[in-house]
Amino acid sequence: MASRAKATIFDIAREAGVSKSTVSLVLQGSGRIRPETTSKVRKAIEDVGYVYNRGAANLRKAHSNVIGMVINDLTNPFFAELAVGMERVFQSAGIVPFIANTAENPVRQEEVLKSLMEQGVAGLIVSPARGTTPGAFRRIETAGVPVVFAMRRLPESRIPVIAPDNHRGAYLAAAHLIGKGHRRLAFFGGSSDLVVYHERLGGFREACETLGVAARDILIVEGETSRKGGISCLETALAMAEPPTAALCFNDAVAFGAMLALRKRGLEPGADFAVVGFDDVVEAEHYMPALTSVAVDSAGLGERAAHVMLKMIQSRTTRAEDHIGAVNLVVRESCGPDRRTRNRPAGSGNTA
Amino acid sequence: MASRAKATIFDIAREAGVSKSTVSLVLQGSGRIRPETTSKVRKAIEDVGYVYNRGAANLRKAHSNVIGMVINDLTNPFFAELAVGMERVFQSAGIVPFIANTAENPVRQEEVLKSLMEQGVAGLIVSPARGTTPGAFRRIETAGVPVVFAMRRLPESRIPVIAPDNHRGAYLAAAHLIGKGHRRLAFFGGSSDLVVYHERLGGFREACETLGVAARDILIVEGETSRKGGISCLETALAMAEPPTAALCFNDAVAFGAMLALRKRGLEPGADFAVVGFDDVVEAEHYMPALTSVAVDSAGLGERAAHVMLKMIQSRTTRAEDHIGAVNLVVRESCGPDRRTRNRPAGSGNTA
DNA sequence: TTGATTTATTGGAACGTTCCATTTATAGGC
DNA sequence: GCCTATAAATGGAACGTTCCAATAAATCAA
Repeated sequence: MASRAKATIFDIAREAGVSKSTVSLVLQGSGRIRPETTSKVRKAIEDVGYVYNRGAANLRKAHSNVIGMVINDLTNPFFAELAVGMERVFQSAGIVPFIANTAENPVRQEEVLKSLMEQGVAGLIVSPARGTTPGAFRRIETAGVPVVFAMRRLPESRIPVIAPDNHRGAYLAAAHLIGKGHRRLAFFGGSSDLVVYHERLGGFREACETLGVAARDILIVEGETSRKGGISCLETALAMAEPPTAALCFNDAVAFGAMLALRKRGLEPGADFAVVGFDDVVEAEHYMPALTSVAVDSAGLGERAAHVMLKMIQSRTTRAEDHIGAVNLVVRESCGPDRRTRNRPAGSGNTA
Repeated sequence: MASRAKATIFDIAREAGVSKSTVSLVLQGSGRIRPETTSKVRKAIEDVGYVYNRGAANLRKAHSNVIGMVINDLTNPFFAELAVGMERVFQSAGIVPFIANTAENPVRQEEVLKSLMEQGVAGLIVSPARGTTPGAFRRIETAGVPVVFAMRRLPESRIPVIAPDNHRGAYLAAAHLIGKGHRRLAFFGGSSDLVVYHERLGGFREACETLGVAARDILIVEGETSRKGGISCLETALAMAEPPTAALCFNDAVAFGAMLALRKRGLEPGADFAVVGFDDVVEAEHYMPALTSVAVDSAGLGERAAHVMLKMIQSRTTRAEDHIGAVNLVVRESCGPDRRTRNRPAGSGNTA
């Protein structure tokens, strides 16, 4: 069915009547080979159906051209965008990145990382899974393989990070809500084992503080970072004695969930309860009502991460500067003004 | 910064006071090694920070444990699901699949395939990019590397295919619309260079024919398989003299686009114009109105594809049976009955 | 022509593993 | 104790490439 054994450069050499070294040179595009010899070899390569054995080559060369991309949740379009951005720049550098999914599972991540290392990757771009232990990258660091974190970071790690300005994004979003007259605010979704969570929550808190929303008028509801999580966050919030009138959600998925739950209760997102998302996935624009969200340009961050990686490989270093990407609030229809502040006396304990 | 040179089994051997062969045996989990020797070696492995060089190993073993997964559009959650399904089964087989994205670009696909082959993959699961030339997989076939197509197929290729029953899915969907009283039907989106397109369109046509919708009451609008495509399809359709009252869309993205365009015109999807999607992505359920769609169980198909691949590798064959996955129509809210058939005399040319 | 230069080509030794054929150690039977 | 059978450990060759040093061929200056 298939050709007996895999063809090697020796087979090509025999076919073309040259030495293996010459074939190797042709394969590497060395200019020192006579054009006619080159084409003779090229033809032989075609004829024998040769496929280059990069494993064997790397044995000598000691630096491969493969880069691993480890992503915690491929089904989240947000991360898929990140991957696409990276691919764009690697492609133009003649590198094929291999993507692997960890499904937010640290054990799986360990396997994936190990496998990638064994494959001899030149570098690793990682969006670490939730619950990644601090030591998970020690081996890789001591092996001298450059790593950059994308979107997420690990607490106290020296690995460079490419991420959006979560603090500022959350600040902008919360300020927007407060500007619309809301005085009882909630933060929905996410959990405290994620550094991002603290960053976003921090921005939210800072906005509340500087813009005069008292700490006791803030409701924090942790939850899954999915639609389901958003639904249950909203349920919890509305069950309170004095429920919030607006929520900043950890990400868009949570926001969609919250809006869904509002509808189920006969409330209109935007008019009856303001919702802001985070990430600004494509879907946000097309939702009903269109979701106000913090845009982070994930594809751009992906590109950035790829560039940083390329530079690290080139200068054979394992260190690089962090890069915090700009964010901006995209205002759409999901957050109108607080109704209640108009219809009834300001809630007890409200300041302004 | 990092340890000088990469550690090899020789370093481990020296450290543990055994021979390289013994180390190799331990690495492969051979039972013929005395337990205490094993643990001595294990310790040395830890100490020197060894990382296994799979490339070198494959040089001798001649069959790797890596499988490539080539996907045409990672940003489509549908394909991401497929990937996730595959990963599930490969994981339990101790295999780490590498995913690569072709972004629907045949040239890129060529590069990706080449790179994967050079890496010495044991097998390839591919959802071919649109416009893939028939010869694109010849090299791979002659190299004897097993390939299976997932979701999409190439015209006249002997490569096994794992795909949903597109014909039946489209038939069911069209029949549903006709059952609701619609007599002027459209098929939105997709283009004829995709085999899937013909399958779905075929099912649609067959339903129309057997259930009494005349060919002249059918409108086919080709278009991009995205929201944008859906929007323009709807525009075209409503610009007709006698516009359709319902549409089966090539996929859910197109359906979302169509619904969006309806809203923009002040029409209510479902009530004023019926829309059915295809693929049943998670989003379909949460849309407003919830989208009636043909569920194809992409994760399940991914699992199936992975199993077939595993079996092919195991039995060192390059052939396998096709597998057509069951589909079912999930009825939600996006297609009410045809209003017009009630409010005005049956349109000219309508049969029943 | 001849020797010096440059340009093309080549053989051999590595790279880090596996696997086979041996050797060495351990245990068993008498 | 000795011989045999089994278990444990080992050295060497191979896998397909690259790279260096060396050779062979072509070009040039005199």
